[in-house]
Amino acid sequence: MERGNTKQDILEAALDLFSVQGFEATSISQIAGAVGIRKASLYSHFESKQAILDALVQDVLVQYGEHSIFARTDWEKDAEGIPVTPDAAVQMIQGQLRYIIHDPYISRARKMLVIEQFQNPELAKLQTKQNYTDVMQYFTGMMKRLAEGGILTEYDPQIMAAQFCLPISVWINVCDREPEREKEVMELVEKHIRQFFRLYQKA
Amino acid sequence: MERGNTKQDILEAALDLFSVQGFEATSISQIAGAVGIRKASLYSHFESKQAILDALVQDVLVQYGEHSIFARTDWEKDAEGIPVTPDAAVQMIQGQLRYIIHDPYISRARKMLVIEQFQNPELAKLQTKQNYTDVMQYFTGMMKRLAEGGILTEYDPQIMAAQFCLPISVWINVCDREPEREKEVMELVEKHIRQFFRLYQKA
DNA sequence: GTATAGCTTCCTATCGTTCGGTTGTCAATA
DNA sequence: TATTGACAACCGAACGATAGGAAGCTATAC
Repeated sequence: MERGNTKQDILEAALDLFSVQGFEATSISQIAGAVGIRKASLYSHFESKQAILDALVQDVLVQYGEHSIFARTDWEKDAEGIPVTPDAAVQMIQGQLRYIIHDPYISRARKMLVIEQFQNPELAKLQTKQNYTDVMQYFTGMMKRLAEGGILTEYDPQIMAAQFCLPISVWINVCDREPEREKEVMELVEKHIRQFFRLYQKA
Repeated sequence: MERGNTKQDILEAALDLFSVQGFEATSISQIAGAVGIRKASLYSHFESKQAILDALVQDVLVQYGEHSIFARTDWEKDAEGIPVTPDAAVQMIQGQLRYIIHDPYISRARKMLVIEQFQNPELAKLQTKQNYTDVMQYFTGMMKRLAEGGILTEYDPQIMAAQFCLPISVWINVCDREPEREKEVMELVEKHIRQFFRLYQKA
């Protein structure tokens, strides 16, 4: 037989299915089928269906903490990473956007959280943290530094961050639902960033 | 016995359950139980579980078309409705927000669409139309008029609309997940609108 | 030779759905 | 006015299918 990564395969298959159908609508036979084993064999690796979801959520949490720039970046220490021109900002955001939209793990995890967010207060908090709180913190820090550096005018940095990143957040959702709109969205993102810089530029 | 609105009761109970658990996770016994009848009696009113969802989606569509200001308002004809001062804008948006967040029908319909959006391309389109396209159109029109009227500086009105309404859109989702954050969100909305007007105000 | 990870088989609960039958209401008929 | 029949709403019981899961067997690998 020679497997050895079956447990990981199960998690990947489960994420794949949960992110489209949701947890309840997905059967363990389906998951087992996707992995290539019988459903009873699944119980060699997980003690229940719920345990698969729990492991998945745990995994999302760990992966997120380790890899998301929003959870990691500290602008105080990484000042030279800040985009100080509109061109740099467009490049940086569009790059991150393409990654966030297309990375199979990130995009599936995001969709799963969207579907399951009302099931469980814990999932709701996680969803808010990943897609709102941390992102807002990240960009609030960036806006603060841009204002301190004299690049942008000093307004409330939290509101600046909201106006900068929350439209992009909605556009990600649009792409998740209708991938064919990605090009249109990317153009809007560019226009948005340039207009944002022009607006907040020091007079 | 004296009923007569059972069909409507079923739709309401179904929306109530679908908006939290989703379609697949909700059983017809549950729906019947919430209405106060046996599950077999449900089939006197709907021929299948799917038919309940279909009727619900149809109902959402109709209700939306009839009552949503985003689907109805034409700024060309209703020019005096436009908020021309920050105070008026704050008042208008906060009022609409409170309504959209708390109306039991609207909020449940919104949550159901969020949960089911990846199941069905039709639902995805409906979700995008209601919560993105129509809203953007509404505010793009408003921005155009505000620029024509000399209230705001002439920038790309579509981008202005995005920067104005899409953050609010995200804040609605935050309130859906964590209702206790409503007050915080309302304050952010006010700050956001005032800052937006200050920024785009004609110099 | 003991784990490990797969298998087959089987269990029970519940799913959506159908069926046959029992009410209560109401309009038409006698 | 009294009787009838159609009809809609509801019910209990049961359907086949499938769900999540348990038990025990087998083959491979260290």
